[in-house]
Amino acid sequence: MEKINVVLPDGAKIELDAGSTAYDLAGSIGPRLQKAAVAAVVNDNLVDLSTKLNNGDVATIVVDHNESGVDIIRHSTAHIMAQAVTRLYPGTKLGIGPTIEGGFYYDFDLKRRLSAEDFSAIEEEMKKIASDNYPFERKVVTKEEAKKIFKDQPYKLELINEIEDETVSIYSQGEFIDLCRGPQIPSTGKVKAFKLLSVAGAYWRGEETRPMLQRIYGTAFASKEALKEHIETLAEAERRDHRKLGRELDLFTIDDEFGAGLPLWHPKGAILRKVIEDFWKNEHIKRGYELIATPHIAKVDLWRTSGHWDFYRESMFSPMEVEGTDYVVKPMNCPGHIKIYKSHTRSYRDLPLRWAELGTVYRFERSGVLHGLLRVRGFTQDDAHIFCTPDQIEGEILSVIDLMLFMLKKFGFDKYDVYLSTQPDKFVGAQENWDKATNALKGALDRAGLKYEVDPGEGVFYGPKIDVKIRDALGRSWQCTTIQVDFNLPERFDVTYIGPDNKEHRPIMVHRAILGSLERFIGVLIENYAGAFPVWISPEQIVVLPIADRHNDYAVFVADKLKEVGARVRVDLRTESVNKKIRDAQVMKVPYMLVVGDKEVENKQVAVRDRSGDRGAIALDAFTDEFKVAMRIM
RNA sequence: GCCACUGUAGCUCAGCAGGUAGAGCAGCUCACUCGUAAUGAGCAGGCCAGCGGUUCGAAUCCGCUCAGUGGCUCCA
Repeated sequence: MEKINVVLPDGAKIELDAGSTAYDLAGSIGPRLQKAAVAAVVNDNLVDLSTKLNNGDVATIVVDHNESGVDIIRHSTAHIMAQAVTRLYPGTKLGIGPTIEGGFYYDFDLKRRLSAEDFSAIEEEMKKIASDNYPFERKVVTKEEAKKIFKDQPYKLELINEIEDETVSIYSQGEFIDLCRGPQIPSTGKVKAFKLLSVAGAYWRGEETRPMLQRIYGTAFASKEALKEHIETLAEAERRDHRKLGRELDLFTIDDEFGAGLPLWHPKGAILRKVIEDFWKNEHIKRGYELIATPHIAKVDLWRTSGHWDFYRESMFSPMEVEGTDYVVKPMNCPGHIKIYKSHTRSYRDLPLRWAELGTVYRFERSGVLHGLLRVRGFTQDDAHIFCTPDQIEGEILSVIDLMLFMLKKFGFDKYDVYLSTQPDKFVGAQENWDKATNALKGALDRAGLKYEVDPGEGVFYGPKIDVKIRDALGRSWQCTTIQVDFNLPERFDVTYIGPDNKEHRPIMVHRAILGSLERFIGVLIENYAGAFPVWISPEQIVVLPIADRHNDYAVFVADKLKEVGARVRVDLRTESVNKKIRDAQVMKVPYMLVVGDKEVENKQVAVRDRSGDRGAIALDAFTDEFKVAMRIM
């Protein structure tokens, strides 16, 4: 029999019978590998295990427990779900069914309004399909053939028409056929652990003008254990929901009558803001920023000049008329900063100017997008604008990145995804400046040693930008930091500086927000820490708990002493049991409880209970010192 | 804005198929003065999101509005 040689990723060669498949290759390496195999990479192409190998091919087996293997399982599970839905509800029109981070979805167009109550029936059908163990069979057909196959599937026909190749691949399992690039797992029986999660509307192809389909989200894993773990993570995310914790910890409310998307900060939430604001302001001043302040409303003409009235109006609140002149609530802080810049003639010697403001802006967000603190209509940006020369951009960006890394680290975030968005098709400003700015952004990212992903053409019309999404304790990512170069506003407002040549030059403006907005950042912070903030951030840092009334005076004395070193401390003077007071402080996630009774009064001690539990009595002075150290973590 | 679902006391939720509202926690009062996650008893608290309709009668059925939830689109 004729033989072929296949090269493994480590360079080793394996001899196989001619006509062997990737599946055979896995088997020849070992039965366990063959069992875990879901697909293969042959000469850098991800393919089915049924793919026939040729002499000299470089092949890697993709197994079910690594990321790309799980992805393939999820993709196949999406197909199985589509098959189940089609069986249960004949006439269903199929949209698309891709994998996403953590799972998959499939879009359907059907008469029945799907609800979570339908999930068990769909899951049962899926289990049946899995146990019938249909092989996934790949076929390459011409587009004409495909159109015949999918003649009753208008969405598939649309996709086929847009495919540029002459042929398309289709996959079938049992009676079900779907248009698909592949690869797929060998057979439906490989799917062992899946769960349908939610159902939602989604526009066909994500376009508002197209029909709305019904999307079922689900997830799948290689093993039941991994699925269980993932479901635990989802439950943990629910427990950490900042909307729930915000209420429980008495931080903020969003009141129906007051207005949607307009959070009201309670005393504990407001002190949390103050801690962040103070830290933020101090750090900015240290780093050469100056603080400025601008009002919440301005004449509508200002926004005509800035261009927002033309391009951003749908996000702005309607104007209000004052003595015959229209004013609007600001959706951005930039024009105010520019006006301050223009209050003097500026010299090149003044640049760079770094002006920071915790500026509260209001944007009209469509009702359906509001979400707790993460998406609101009134929010405080930790904004700053840097006016500089083109040559200064790279250095300025670098210092912004440095500040960002510093601040995020202080707040406990050390994982982020960085995106560089480059020049879009429609843009303003000189090509030369775009190139210069884009290179400056790249240069700064490289010098900061940050890995980043380029989003080609995704920049704003007025300049390239860097976006940073932070990852929280559960691995979810949130857009916070944004650094945007702007060639547009300096032009529109005719912003200039006098250069060494005694001529007017156009400065470049950098918009940047590190935390993004206080609201969103606090929302993320709450979820990241599950409400159990580090000492320096905690709204209440210490609660003193007298055991009986006769200890009240000493408890107040302890609290006063701690206030002297800047502690946010409260005395629980209620006539409740110690257990009750401890429980209440614990529920509020207060980092330190100091229990004081006869012994402590006598010895000038406090019995410390922190998040690790009861630590016994120590001298008040010793605790004060410890507290000061804990505060220094910031 | 779009699709689906939801809206009962401050919070978490009962209230089945229409007959005029209930629990726990929180709050208040009283007693207890307590050593590391809820002391006990009592009291008070709701135009059942709002408006309109069907009905002898609506928290319950229908419509609209508002708000929330999960997504889509859009974004800090």
